[in-house]
Amino acid sequence: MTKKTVGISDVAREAGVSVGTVSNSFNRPDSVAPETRARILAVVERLGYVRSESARQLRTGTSRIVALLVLDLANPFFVEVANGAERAARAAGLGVMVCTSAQSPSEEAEYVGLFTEQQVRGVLVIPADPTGRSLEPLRRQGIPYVVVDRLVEDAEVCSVSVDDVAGGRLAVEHLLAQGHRRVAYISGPAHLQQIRDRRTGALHAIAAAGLPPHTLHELPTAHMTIAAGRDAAARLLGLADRPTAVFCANDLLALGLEQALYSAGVKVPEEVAIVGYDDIEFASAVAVPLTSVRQPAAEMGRLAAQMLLAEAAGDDGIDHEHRSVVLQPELVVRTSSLHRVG
Amino acid sequence: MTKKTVGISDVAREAGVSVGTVSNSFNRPDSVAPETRARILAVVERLGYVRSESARQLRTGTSRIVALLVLDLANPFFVEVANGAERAARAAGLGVMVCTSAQSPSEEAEYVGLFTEQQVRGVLVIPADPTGRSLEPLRRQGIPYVVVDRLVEDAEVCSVSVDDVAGGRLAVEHLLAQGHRRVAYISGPAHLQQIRDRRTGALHAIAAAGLPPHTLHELPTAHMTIAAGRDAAARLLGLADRPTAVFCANDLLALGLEQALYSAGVKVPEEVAIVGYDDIEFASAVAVPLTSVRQPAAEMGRLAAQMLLAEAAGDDGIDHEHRSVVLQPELVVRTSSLHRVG
DNA sequence: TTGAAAGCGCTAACAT
DNA sequence: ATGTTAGCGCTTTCAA
Repeated sequence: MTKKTVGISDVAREAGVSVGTVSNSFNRPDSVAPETRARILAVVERLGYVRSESARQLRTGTSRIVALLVLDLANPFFVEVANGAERAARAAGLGVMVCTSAQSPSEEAEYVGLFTEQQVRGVLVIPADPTGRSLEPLRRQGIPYVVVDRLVEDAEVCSVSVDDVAGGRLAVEHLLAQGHRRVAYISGPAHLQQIRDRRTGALHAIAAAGLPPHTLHELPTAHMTIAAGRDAAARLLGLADRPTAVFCANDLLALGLEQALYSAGVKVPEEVAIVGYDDIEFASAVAVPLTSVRQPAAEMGRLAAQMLLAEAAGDDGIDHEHRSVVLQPELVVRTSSLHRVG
Repeated sequence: MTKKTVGISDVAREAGVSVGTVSNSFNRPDSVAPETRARILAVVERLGYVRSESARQLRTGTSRIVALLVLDLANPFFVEVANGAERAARAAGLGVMVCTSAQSPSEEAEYVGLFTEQQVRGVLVIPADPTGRSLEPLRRQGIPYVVVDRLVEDAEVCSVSVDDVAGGRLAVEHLLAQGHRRVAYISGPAHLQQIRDRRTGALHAIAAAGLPPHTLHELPTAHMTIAAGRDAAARLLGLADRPTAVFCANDLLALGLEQALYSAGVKVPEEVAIVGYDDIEFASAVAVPLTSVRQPAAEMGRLAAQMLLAEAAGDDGIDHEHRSVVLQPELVVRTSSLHRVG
């Protein structure tokens, strides 16, 4: 237990070769004679030798892990993004470090500090800081990063996002097609681009239908959680000219809303129709399954990881062309919005 | 951009001191004169110097990150465990690497290999491999680890778990107290200790009530997911002497069950009462909120992290006494089981 | 195909 | 309080 850790030189000595040969047998197997290699591997096995990643990294200057910084693992949407990214990274032989910023710019900055010290191979980040300032250190250190779930026009950065304007339009178009003429938008923090874009999309749909903007009644929330959805339900029910349909900025809100309406004896979709956003698994697992705007979350994670790896592969990031990929959302219609009105 | 990375010697030169002093100003601030330190820090700032963690680690032999290997982030229960662990580790200034084994022993083994190469400070693991063999390399490398959510009798390892026998008993006691005399147990893979323990607890409750063992009718599932819960519902409804109450091995199953029953027009809790397990947030967010056995998930993660850090602190793990902490579950009664029968 | 040797950037022991 | 210096374990020329 207290035995000194076995290093490459121990293996070399036992196998009767030089350390360089041992190293080669790992990193350039072709350049070492098969029987030599076999002998070395046997010794490795016998001694239980494990490469020191820190030594390799110090020598080569780059680590074998990529970091993924998400806002909140409590939202299954981000879990799905993480899964997609993790699979892609592991397929490339890299480890993934999943971290949570809890939507806090300071936490984000702290993690970015950690990542630079670790000299991670790259970072996938769903930004918590709208200014993007907390990502500066990455650029300074030359650590490639890809922004996920947010469109970045900046030509210096790759990003993968989903067209939220289209998503908002899809949701409200559907509601209007069902005959609704008063639609609530249970939104979230206004500083989130996603929230603004979805509203924009909603308004587009309304304009396209020749309806006035005030057809949409926004009910902002601070947190986009189930609890916030319940709160919003109370506000909705207190409204004078109560909307007959609700577009929620995510499924957590929608789930909270649906539950509160049920408790209040308000029928979904007969009295109030609901459309959520993200299409998390739980959205389809409730008594009245939720219509939702599906985002290709896993695909987004996968793509982001691939773009990151491509960028990291280019030495010094030279000749790398930054791209912004925008994926399209899709409306998944279920019971919660299936009721014609008017 | 292509500028050579700035190292500690650059800082030393610019500040007109030696590298040792720069190092000290970071690691033993008290041993360097305040004004010297200030000057150094200014240079650090100006040059944008970032410590190389790999160099530190190579020198000191230990990294500043702990790994957390869970079965599946898609289950909010594990997310909660992860959150508790992450908070505790970060409070101690350590980074956390969250990874998913997808219940696969081979994935688990692969990650363990990664962790040994990284020489992480320690590992928190919810084991996927019931034999525990895939954790062997950790022991060989002297990397401390704590087993989470599974009781390990082995005196060589710390573990934090929840008393599943008590949980099963709690659930079924409650159901029996409501008057139920035919109870189904929608379980999971029999190789999971948790599944067996919860059944044992259920049978204890039944025996204590003076009822025969066949009062409990087990419906096994392969995956413990929402979809599996729906499937189980179909089997339940096909049963000759249909149980009036169901104990589910987790909330995902319970949610799927409840939805399928609703679709089939079977009233919960009037016709079938349901008790779930884990008390994930979604359990309380459905129309008919789920009674569930609450596990102190975050607490488990927090405790495990603390035990890990304690073990890692003891040099060479010498004089460290391994402990197995068993936490107690708690029944949270909600609507899904609130109906007296018989 | 293999060996010898020079560092990668840092910490810590020791010297001043 | 500060400077000097020897490695940590590995990869990678360069020679043989």
